[in-house]
Amino acid sequence: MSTTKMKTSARAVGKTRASAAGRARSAEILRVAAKMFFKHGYAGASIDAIIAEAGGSKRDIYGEFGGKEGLFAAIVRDNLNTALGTLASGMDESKSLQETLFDFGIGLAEVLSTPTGLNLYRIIVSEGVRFPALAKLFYDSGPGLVANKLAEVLEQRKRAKEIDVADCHAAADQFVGMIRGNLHLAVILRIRPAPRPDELQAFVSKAVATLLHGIVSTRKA
Amino acid sequence: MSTTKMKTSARAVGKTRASAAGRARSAEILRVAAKMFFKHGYAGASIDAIIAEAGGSKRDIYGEFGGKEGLFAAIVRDNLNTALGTLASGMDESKSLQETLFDFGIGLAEVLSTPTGLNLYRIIVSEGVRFPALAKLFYDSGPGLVANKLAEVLEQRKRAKEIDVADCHAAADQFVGMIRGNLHLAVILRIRPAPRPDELQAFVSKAVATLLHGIVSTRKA
DNA sequence: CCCTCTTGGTACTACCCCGTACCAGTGTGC
DNA sequence: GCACACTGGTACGGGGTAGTACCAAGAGGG
Repeated sequence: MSTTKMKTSARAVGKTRASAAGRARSAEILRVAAKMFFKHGYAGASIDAIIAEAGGSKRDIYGEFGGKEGLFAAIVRDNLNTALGTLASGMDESKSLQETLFDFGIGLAEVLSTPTGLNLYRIIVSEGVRFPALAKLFYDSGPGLVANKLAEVLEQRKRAKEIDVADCHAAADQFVGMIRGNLHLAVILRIRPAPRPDELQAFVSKAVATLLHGIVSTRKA
Repeated sequence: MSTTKMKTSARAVGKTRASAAGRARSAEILRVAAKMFFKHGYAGASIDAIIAEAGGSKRDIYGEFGGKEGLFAAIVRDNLNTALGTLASGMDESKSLQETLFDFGIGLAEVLSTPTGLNLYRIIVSEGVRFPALAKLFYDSGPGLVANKLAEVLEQRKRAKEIDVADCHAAADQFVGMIRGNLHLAVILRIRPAPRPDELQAFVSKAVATLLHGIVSTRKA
């Protein structure tokens, strides 16, 4: 792509915006609409209220996103990308398994504690049934992908005889489940505030210890 | 108050129902309303639609439950009680720790896989922010209580030197998290069907193994 | 200077919903 | 046979929403 512009014919269809002002407007709509959808839910959010706060006209929404459903889908995809972006840091082969798990768990727990992560989880659980494609996208590129990546790491360590477990994928799911446990649920339900960094580190550290050694044997190293 | 009856003047206020037909009507309203709320969400469920299917008049709802919010609260409490009822089976002291954990995990996983459990979880995550009292009730008598009971069991076993872990409550949360992990999320999102009994048993069995011995050491017993 | 295209803003249509009020039919105690 | 409370059903008022249509103002090229 020499230029960032799309085909000019696309404008005739009214699907995309070309002008800089149009792109800025779209971004503002996405920002305000996300706030509304996350705060009031899909049914409770109102197109009129979104436009009243974001400025512009309803045509900006219906031309760019096709309607309320399209706007909702765009918001889910957008926030999913921002959440996954902060999680993208790769695996370091040189680190010990304990360190690797700790870093992995911290990254996951941080994303889950983010306002974006919390809101996304809430809205997907709420509306996933009515938007199966979005639910699958969320799962496959979120919790499912994370577990798959962790399972690969565990497989490597298993081949290196560092660990001895039959089902690495189950173990990965177990670790993800420990991180997204009652603490996460309590934060989701606003029963307690999001954990401080030191709380998070202690929490993840305990999860790593249990995953590695369990609660029966005395810690070895 | 010598008898268990409430003041007869209560009927004048229109708060309670006395007749058998009234109680049957209330039960039917609860049943249909639960279906509607679970299917369409709080905002999407309509009082008119509920009455159209349950029969009777809107006055039956406004007299008995006070309004839409009261009806919703009644439904959450009702379904929470049914879900907890199936979970109430007590701890058996004579069983081994492994057996105890397995039974515990199976009970929890079964409740979570129930339509009632799935719907309740979904609706509480959706609407918990708007109904803080219900969210707290759900957490305290559901996931929170379960974790507390399990933590007590672990404390006993710790005093008996069966296990060696610093934070029993964290370990209980970890186990609950493993049970309510990606599998549960996938079922919630309708990405996969509820697990069959044999799948559930294998799943819980692996979680018990990891909790007890971790993935590093070779299984000992 | 004029014309056209874009865009912000508003009006409108056709619904839907909560909560209350009213009306007609029914069964029961007397 | 009768008065009465109860109940099912319907109508209404006030408000709100999604989506479409329309209008007026401004920008920019010729």
